[in-house]
Amino acid sequence: MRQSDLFTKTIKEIPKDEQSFNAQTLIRAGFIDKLASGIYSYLPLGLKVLNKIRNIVVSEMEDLGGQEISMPSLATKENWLATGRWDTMDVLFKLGAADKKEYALNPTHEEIISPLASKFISSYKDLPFSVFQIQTKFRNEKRAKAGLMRGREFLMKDLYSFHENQVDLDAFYERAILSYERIFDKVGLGDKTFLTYASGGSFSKYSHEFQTESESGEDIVYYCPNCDIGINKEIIDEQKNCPKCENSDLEEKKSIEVANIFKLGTKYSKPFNLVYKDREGNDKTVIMGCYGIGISRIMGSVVEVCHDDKGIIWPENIAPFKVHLLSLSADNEAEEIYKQLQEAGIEVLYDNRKASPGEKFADSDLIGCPYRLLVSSRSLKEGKAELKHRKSGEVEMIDLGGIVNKLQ
RNA sequence: CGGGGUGUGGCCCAGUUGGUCUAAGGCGCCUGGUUUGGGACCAGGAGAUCGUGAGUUCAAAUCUCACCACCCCGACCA
Repeated sequence: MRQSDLFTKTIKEIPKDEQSFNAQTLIRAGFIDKLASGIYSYLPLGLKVLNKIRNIVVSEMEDLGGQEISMPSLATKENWLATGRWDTMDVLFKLGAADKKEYALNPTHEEIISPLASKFISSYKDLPFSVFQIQTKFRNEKRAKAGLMRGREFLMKDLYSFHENQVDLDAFYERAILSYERIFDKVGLGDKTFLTYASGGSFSKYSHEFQTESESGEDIVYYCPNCDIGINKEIIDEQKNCPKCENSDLEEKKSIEVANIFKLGTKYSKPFNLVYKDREGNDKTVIMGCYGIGISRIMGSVVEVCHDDKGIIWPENIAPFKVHLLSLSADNEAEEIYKQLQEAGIEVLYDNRKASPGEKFADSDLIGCPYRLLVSSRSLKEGKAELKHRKSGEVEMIDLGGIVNKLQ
């Protein structure tokens, strides 16, 4: 994409109505725009990142056996009354409609998927199965905060699994954990993200979270370096040692909850009479699990974790573009390289603007593509272009003819 | 929801013991010119219900009251 065509521009000043690094930087670089507290637009660069995270998650969920669906954002009051959460869930957005009925904007989808699943589950032969969606959630937070980290509207992946019995759920749950670990590796948070024991609420003793270590996080986790797992502060009173190795020498870390998985048991299958006939012809209640990942929160977390004082350092898998091509008084040559890269299918943002070198460098660092390819009158004297790695700062000169090969 | 802070062109801000404020500056934007390896320079130009509404006053960005929005701390958080 030619940068001159890009709908957005970078801004030099830090927006004063944002305090968090992720929001300040994503707004400055033109990835997102704030409409109101906790409500953001995703602009071309931001949407590219979001979609890449989405695709990674979809691919892993499909490998896990999940089938993608899309459930409504609106729900009837009846769905939420059925579980009692119409009255108890205080983040539930409630609204009226022209038919005088009341509706909710779904903050999560157990109330939707459970009755939906009951339409297709009648026999043990229908189990197990799992479905997932990547969809906008609405939560009426009393206080939205920290940019993408806690919004009133945000993108989430939620997968729901359905099983005959606890053993089957447990096995699936373990596989889901492995899928999640692969997801965090792929989006570039693997080194900083660990499985964490957390409160299971009323369903089971513990649920699990994936926590990404960051000073900007809201959670406090006690981390076992031997096992690379953590214990959320909320349960440290009852679980003081590492659940795996019994180590009691745990490190306190601030971290961001990027995913949360639960063994729901029959909590939601019961109210919706989600049952199946077992081999003896008896009705049995379906056992459920649910598995959430904050897609937009991952985007914010990556910015919090992967940056320097000049801007974002996108992991290659989720960068808006692989290469940022800059031309300094070398427009003809840069144009030619741009076409070659395009034809080779290499994602490239081409800064063809009439701007000063300093401005182009600063914008390139801010936007944070993994590779900066610079063509200038200086580099052309040697018949080369300069390739700079955003993360390491390493610079290498490449023959003009070898650029595509190098970047493939 | 409790506490604290902030609100002035698209962005960052000065101005707030009421009075040539007919609102200054920087960024950005437009025109012309000079520049080109780390946010260049010169000249000209456009762009402002001073968050909103009442009120006090001869006079309000500035004082009073109410409300709204955003940020931060806390509470809350499937």
